[in-house]
Amino acid sequence: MNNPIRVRFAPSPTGPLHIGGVRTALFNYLFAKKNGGTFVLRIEDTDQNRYVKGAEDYVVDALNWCNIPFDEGPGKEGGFGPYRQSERKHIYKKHVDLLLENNNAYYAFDSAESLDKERKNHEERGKTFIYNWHNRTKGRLVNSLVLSEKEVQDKIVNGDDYVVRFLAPEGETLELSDLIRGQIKIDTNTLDDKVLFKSDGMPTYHLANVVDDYLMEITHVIRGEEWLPSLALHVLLYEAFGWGAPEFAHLPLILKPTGKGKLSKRDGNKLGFPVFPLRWEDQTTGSILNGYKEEGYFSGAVINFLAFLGWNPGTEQEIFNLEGLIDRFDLKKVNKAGARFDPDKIKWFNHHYMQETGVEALVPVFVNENPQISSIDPGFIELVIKLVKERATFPSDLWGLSHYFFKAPTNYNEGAVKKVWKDHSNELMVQLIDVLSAADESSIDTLQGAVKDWITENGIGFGKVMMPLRVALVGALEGVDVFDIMFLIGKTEAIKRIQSLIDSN
RNA sequence: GGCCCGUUCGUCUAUCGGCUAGGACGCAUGGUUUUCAUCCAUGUAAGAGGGGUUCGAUUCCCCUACGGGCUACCA
Repeated sequence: MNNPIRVRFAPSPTGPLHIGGVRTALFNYLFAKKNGGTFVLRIEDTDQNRYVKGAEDYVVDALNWCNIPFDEGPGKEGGFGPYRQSERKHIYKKHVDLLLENNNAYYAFDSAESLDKERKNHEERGKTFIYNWHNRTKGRLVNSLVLSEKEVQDKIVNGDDYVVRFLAPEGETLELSDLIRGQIKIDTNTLDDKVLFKSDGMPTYHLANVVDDYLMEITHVIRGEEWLPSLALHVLLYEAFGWGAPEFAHLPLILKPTGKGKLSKRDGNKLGFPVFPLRWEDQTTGSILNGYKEEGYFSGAVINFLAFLGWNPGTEQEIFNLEGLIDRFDLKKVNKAGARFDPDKIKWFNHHYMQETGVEALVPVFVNENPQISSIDPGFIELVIKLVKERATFPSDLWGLSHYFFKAPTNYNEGAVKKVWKDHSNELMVQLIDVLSAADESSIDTLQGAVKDWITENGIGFGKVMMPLRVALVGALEGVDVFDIMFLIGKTEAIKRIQSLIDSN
């Protein structure tokens, strides 16, 4: 029997989790659940400068809203904690020392400024500065590979800033393997000696990531494609520690709907669709960004849509709930190419999920969004929603589709009146009021029968009656079936509305 | 610039060498709705280009082009 599957989602709390992050979390979750494994949340907060308050809570809230909660993580101890990297500093220190002892890493004393200067210098000559075998011992750089042991010790004792860099091997060809991309060959001479340990005593992502994945017994690292370039480094680190590496799977990126590049946090407001799952209030600017939740999306629709960005089940079925996704999910079916985000498609999914949502569940949402109807009989509201629901993509569409059930039109669509109000209309509407007054409104059929009989018996023509009647009831040429409207609001209210239209013409 | 990954309708994608290249979104048209929307039907539209390999390439290989990512003491 193999080791139990363990995967992790490891966001950095530098702001609200965006939709690409949710997709990464989702694929991890699906893979874990599919294989009876454990889904771990780890907070990668090694960069103190970029730490944003509330971002960690946001991740947790977002995962919960999406119904893809983590099994283990901050606040859910599973024997592998702590789950915040800031609380694991001592662990990383210990491991860097190990690398230093084995000569897999070395101290570097170059200041950020001197390196910057070096980079600019190279750039001016059309070259790229890479801190590696090219130059690490050539004299311009200050590190423990060129300094004597005493000089190094003196500097450290003296309190000089230093970082620890990985000593990338020379002249090797690495054969990396990725579950989605297959074999990848890398020449180690193109690698640079990445900083593993920063001068502030914190590890960089690369070190912390590898150490934690190992200690947390992560079996599969499923992450975004932006990490593919550092895969070589990570594999080398596992080797340097003498550890077996986990399996890797690099997910294709989510691209902007139009234009160039990957979807970014700033695209949301600019392009008119949310890029966040939940509302986020920026503490420094005070600006508020709505998420999918606030915009009226169902989490099932968001998840369903996201699952199909870079993956498909190989059949023509597109509608899947979470269970269905878990059942069908397979990393082998994940695509390699980046996928453009399509706001129209996610709306289509939402329309579908809207239809699957029961009317009873929609009533409280509807009332909540429209306090002016809070005193109206829920039974009536339910009947209204039942009639208009199929036209709605979002719960918030409901009011625009049904307002005429709750209040008489206060003005009439000009074009509609022009199209519908003819010379004979006044007389017909007056007659219609008489017909309605005498009509039996105990059922929709009797009400409808009364009007239809009158029309056919007098050879009037349906359009001449129904069109102005609709304008009277709704205020425009739209809405559900005319008799459905009349029956629900009652003939007395209908007569009042017809009279109002007569009076205005 | 360097390194890496990728490339099928406008978009998301199916195709594990045999294709009249399938589905979905979008769009268009028609039907239903005596309105609008929904819904239904139909249509629209694709293998980046060039070389190989093969009886046969969308599928395998190479080159070019294009797209994307990375290139920080950020993750």
